Amino acid sequence: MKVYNTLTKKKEPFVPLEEGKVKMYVCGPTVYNFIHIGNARPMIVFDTVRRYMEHKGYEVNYVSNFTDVDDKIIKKAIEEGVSAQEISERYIAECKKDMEMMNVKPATTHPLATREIGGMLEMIGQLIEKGYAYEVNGTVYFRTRRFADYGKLSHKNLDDLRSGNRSLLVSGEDEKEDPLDFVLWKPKKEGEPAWESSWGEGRPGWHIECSVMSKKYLGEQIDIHAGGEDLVFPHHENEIAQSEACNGKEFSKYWLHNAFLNIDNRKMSKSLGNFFTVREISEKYDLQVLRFFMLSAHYRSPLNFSAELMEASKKSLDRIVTAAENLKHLIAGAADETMTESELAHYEATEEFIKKFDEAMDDDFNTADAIAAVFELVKYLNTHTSGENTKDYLKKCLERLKTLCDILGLVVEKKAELLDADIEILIEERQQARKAKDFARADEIRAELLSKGIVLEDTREGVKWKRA
RNA sequence: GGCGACAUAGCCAAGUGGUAAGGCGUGGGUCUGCAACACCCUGAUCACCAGUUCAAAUCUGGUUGUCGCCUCCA
Repeated sequence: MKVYNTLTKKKEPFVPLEEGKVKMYVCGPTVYNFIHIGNARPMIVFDTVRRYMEHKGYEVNYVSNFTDVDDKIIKKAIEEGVSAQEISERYIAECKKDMEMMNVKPATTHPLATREIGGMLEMIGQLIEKGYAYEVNGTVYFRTRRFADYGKLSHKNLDDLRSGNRSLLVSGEDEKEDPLDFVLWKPKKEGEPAWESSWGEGRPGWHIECSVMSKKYLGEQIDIHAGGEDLVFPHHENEIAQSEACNGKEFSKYWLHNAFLNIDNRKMSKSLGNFFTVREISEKYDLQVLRFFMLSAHYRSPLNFSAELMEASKKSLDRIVTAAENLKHLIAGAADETMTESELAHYEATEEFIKKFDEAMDDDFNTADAIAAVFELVKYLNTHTSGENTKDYLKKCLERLKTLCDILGLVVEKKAELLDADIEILIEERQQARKAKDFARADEIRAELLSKGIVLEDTREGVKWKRA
C-alpha cells in the first residue's frame, strides 16, 4: 500500500509503527453550527481510508476530535444567549447524525477539547520548561525560532514567511518575540469559558488540543495524521512543533491531506453565499449520494460541487444499487442448489475486478479508479446472472459486490421495507389488469403508485418495486 | 510580494514513457403491452509552443489559463 505523504511530497510504502496496527488521528470540526459539505470531505475520505485499512486486516485506532472551545462557538453562544457548552453539545449531536447518514463510522475515540484541559496545561508547562514557550501578560506563546524543523511540513522557511507576509510584521502584536510565534494559552475575557492555570485564568489556543489528544489516545508517535489541506499551515505545522519539541520524537510518520471542495469552482464561503450544510443536502438526497460524489474524485484533487454533479452521482450510484437489488430479487426466486461448474468459472472471473479495485486503493486510495472497478463488476454481474442461476452462485455474486461497496462505505442494500396492505392490493390488481390486457387500468395504477413514491418494474421474474 | 497545485471527450474523472479506464449525458438498436431496469453500438490524440526519446497525455523548458496556501477555515 502506498500513501502520499505531505511531509516528503512523495508516495511512500505504508509501514505501520506496530505490525498489524494503525494509529490514526483526523482533525475534526469546530462545532458552532451544522457541518458543511466541506467538512464532510475529510470525514468521508478518511473514513474510507480507515475502512480499507481494516479490510486489509489492520486494527485501526481512529481518533477524531471535536473542537468545543473556540471564538466562533463563544460568539454563537452570545448571539443565542446560551452557554458555549450548550452550543457545542448541540452541534456535536447534530454532527454525529450527519456522520451516521453519510455512513461514516464513529471514531474509536472522539475526544473533546474541554475535557482535556489538564493535559494541555501539562504540555504547555513542559514546553515552557524546555524553553520552547514563554508567557507574557497571561498569554503563553510557542517560540517558533527555537524549533529548528519549523516549516518542514508546509515546506516553508521562516524567512520566507517573515518577508512574504508584511501584515504579520505590522500586526502590532508587540508582546510576541517573533511574529510567527503562536498562542498556546490565552487569558480569559469577560463572559468567556475559562480554566485555572499557573498563568492565570484562560483557555487553550487552537493548536495545542490536537497535540495533547493525539498523545493521550494514541501515544507520542502515530502512523497517520490527516485533515484538510488548509490545515497544513499553520495548524499541523504547529502541532508538529508542539509535539516534537515536547516529546523529542517524530510526531506522525505520514501526513495525509484532502483537497478542498469548491462550489461552482469557487471556494465555499459565507460571503459568496455558496454555502451548503450536510443537513441541507440530506433534505434532497440520500447522503450515500454525497458520499459517492466525494469518492468519485481522488482525495488530493480539488472537487467541484454542483446540483448537476449531484444528479449525475445519484444516477451513477443507482446503477450499483439496482444491480444489487436485481441480485436480491433473483436470489429470492432461485433454485437452492450449489454453484455449477460454469457458474464457478464466472464467479472466479470476477476476481479480476477485485484485483483492480485493490490495486487502485493500494495506490494512495484512488477511489475514482476503485469505483470504475465496481462498475465493471456491476456490468459483469448484470450480464452473467439470471433467473436460471443457482442461489449459491447469486448469493456469492451479491456478497462480492457488497464487499467492495462496504469498503467505500456505500450502502447498496436497502433495508427491507414492508408495503402497506393497500399498496400490495393495488400491485395485485394491476397484475390482474395486465393479464386481462387492460393496460389502461394497469398504467393508471402504476401512475397512482408513482405519485406515492413507489416505482414498479416488470421483470421476467415478476414485479419489482422500489421507492423513488 | 512569497510558496504551491492543476489543465484529459458535452459534463465528471482515472491513467505519469509504449499508441487513451469508468460513470453521467447524447444518438441508434435489442428486450418490454408500454415504461423502467438491463444489454449492444455511438465519442477525445490529452491547454499551447519547443525540446529529450525508437516511442510522451505521461519527462524537461517556456507560454497561457484556473485555483489554493501565506489570516479563522475541512
